[in-house]
Amino acid sequence: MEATIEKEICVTHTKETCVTAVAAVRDTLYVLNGKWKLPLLLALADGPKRFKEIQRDLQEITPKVLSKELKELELNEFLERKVFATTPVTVTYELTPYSRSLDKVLKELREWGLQHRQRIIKSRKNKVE
Amino acid sequence: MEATIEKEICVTHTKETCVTAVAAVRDTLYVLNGKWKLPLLLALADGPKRFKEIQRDLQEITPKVLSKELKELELNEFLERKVFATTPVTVTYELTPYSRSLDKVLKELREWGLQHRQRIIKSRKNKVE
DNA sequence: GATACTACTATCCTAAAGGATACCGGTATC
DNA sequence: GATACCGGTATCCTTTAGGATAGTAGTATC
Repeated sequence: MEATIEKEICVTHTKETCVTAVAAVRDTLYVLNGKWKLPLLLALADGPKRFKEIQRDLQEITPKVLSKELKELELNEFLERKVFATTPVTVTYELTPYSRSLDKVLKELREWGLQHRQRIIKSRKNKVE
Repeated sequence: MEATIEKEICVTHTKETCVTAVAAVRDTLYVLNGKWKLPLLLALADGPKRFKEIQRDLQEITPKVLSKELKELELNEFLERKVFATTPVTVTYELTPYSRSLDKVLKELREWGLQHRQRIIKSRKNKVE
């Protein structure tokens, strides 16, 4: 073990950078966390949608939770809420270009996750045999 | 917006691959989730440690929670529990080589997190001014 | 005038994560 | 014989995420 995780994640070994690094990782985890963040980002990936429209797409989400999740995503600048003065008023939610900055992270998360699942399934098999 | 998140994360646009991709991302998030997973991995990064030793390093963790987290990390094959027949018995926890496969993921998470924090701080400043 | 749709908010409830505290069997030390 | 250390487990409690259900203001439709 030459390049330890600590080396990787903390870059240098001072306590301060370590704390910062852990906080940064946690920030990212936090932003993506919760049951609905990912499905919500995906639901909006094919263009702007209205509140009820999203609710119908995600089927099981309650309006309270949807409202909260949308607000969080908006605070993180992943989406923009637009109000149109139609009658009745129309509200749409639309992904920002910045939301695409997650692509690289999501790709890594997906690949590691796929690989990990395979590995764990394999290990369990070996133990049973 | 040419390469949407959907394209990035789902690779193809069929519903099945999308569901799999979301599940894979969520698997990874789940593995790293919780208050203590990261600090624990870091604590073990400089070599094997004993139960009480880890508890002292992390200071605020209770034995119950530490025990649970260690078991989860072991199930995910990030660490190995070794029992030595000394008197009294000695138990050590040690990172596996496989735990290093997280390095790349953690690096992405850290970098995105750092960048995001800067961005959000900046936006808030602009709004106040 | 009754019903329905939109974009939500409000209130209550449940389950799970995590913390506080106490304890356990075994050994070693004073 | 009392106290302390190790590696935990057991029990209770609090906080938080999220769900269930109901309701609201404004408009449109029958």
